[in-house]
Amino acid sequence: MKLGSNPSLLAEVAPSGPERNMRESRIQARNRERILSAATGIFSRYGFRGATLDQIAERAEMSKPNLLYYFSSKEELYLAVLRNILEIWLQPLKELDEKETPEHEISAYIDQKIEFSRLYPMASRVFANEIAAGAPILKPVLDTYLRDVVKKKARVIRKWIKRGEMADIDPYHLIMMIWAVTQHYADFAVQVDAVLGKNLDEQRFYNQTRKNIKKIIMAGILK
Amino acid sequence: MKLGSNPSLLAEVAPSGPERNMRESRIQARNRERILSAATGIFSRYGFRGATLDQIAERAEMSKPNLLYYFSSKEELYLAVLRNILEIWLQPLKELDEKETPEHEISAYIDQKIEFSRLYPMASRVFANEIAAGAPILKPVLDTYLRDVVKKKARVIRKWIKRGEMADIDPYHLIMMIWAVTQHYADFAVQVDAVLGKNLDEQRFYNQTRKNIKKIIMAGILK
DNA sequence: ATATTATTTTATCATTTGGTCAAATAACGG
DNA sequence: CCGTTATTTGACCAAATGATAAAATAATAT
Repeated sequence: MKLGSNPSLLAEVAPSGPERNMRESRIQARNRERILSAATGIFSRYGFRGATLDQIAERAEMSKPNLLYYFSSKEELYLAVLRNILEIWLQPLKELDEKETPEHEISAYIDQKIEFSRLYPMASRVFANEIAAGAPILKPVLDTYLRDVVKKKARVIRKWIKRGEMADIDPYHLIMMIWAVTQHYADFAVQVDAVLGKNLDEQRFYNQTRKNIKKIIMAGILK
Repeated sequence: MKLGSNPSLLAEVAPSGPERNMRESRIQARNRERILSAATGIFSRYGFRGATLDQIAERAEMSKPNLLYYFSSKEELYLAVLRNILEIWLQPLKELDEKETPEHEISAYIDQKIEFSRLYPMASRVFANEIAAGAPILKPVLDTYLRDVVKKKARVIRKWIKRGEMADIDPYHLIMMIWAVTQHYADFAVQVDAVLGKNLDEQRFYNQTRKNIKKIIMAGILK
């Protein structure tokens, strides 16, 4: 699933943009994309309140009024940025399949989560920032949608445990541990880099990280 | 070690406050404490740029100029808040002792880290926020001090591995995994709460969390 | 009590910031 | 090419924000 293109949550929360009668023109698509990308970068560093439209406009290489022509307020822009993130953030979890082995499924899940951190570190930090700020926008979605998805998948994990295919671990804590660890490499990239002098952009480090995370977690959960 | 009182890092970066000739008066101590506490709360939600002095002053129940009487700029206040955090954040790691068993030491380390998340969730988020913003203030300290402490402790872990007392895991990734997981419960408290309806303030949940984290990690690293 | 020093508050300022407007410029369909 | 619609911009605004100054109030020491 690619960042930037999904129907998804929050659809009701806010409309998408300058409701054109017809579909998006080439120029529009290009500019909206540029703005969203710039906005993700700025929001990821400064959060919603700390980010300024001037900064975003400059990064998108256009004037502020022009930016506001595409997204009619800072909040709408923030929503547009947020809209994509939760869904692709959550997608891999939805794929946990009880018919496969926990080994295979959890390993694949870790792979996908860390891949997300590598591909979209800024999106990851926007998400983290929104949560740290008390999730003013996402709260309703977390309380319902996220909650339900996790509950469903916790059931899958419990099934594996009952079948004796893995150790008796609280499914929720397992899921959150995986979130925590994989997210860490995006959100704390600067710290990781300071300590190790490396980041996920480097193939070698990426693979080593992936392996080590899996090594520890898999050893901890398998029988 | 208590939050709010240490000599520590960043000492050079900025002076402490209205350099009085004598020591802090009662009134001063009380107000500085109130301000720091309020500031930690606001910074933790909105980051440095997103926080406003008006908000902080209101939360500290005093006028903005009065606040500025104690901390002469927003940046100085931020520094004062940050000053305490890194040291107490890092302290537990320093205590890893190669003469003890990895079992005991790593278990104790996890305990202390999660205790920190429980006691100082806001401080934890200020720290996370600073890192996510690219660590504009802490970067120099991370690059030197943090790096060195971790390097030293990685050596301890490697010694345990060589002695055959634990599994062959990359020490750095192990340390970061513990950081990630324990930090998660502070930084993503809202998300955890949405999914589980619980937070670390609840004794039962706190203990259950502690146990599960340790269960997974310890199983993953012991031979 | 009084002089001195600390603390607090009431204006007030210069910038920054989110957002509007109207005019200018570019695309585009015919 | 021309009229029409989209896109872009410069000028501007009101509110918010970090910070200052000066005056007022409280502590404190002698």
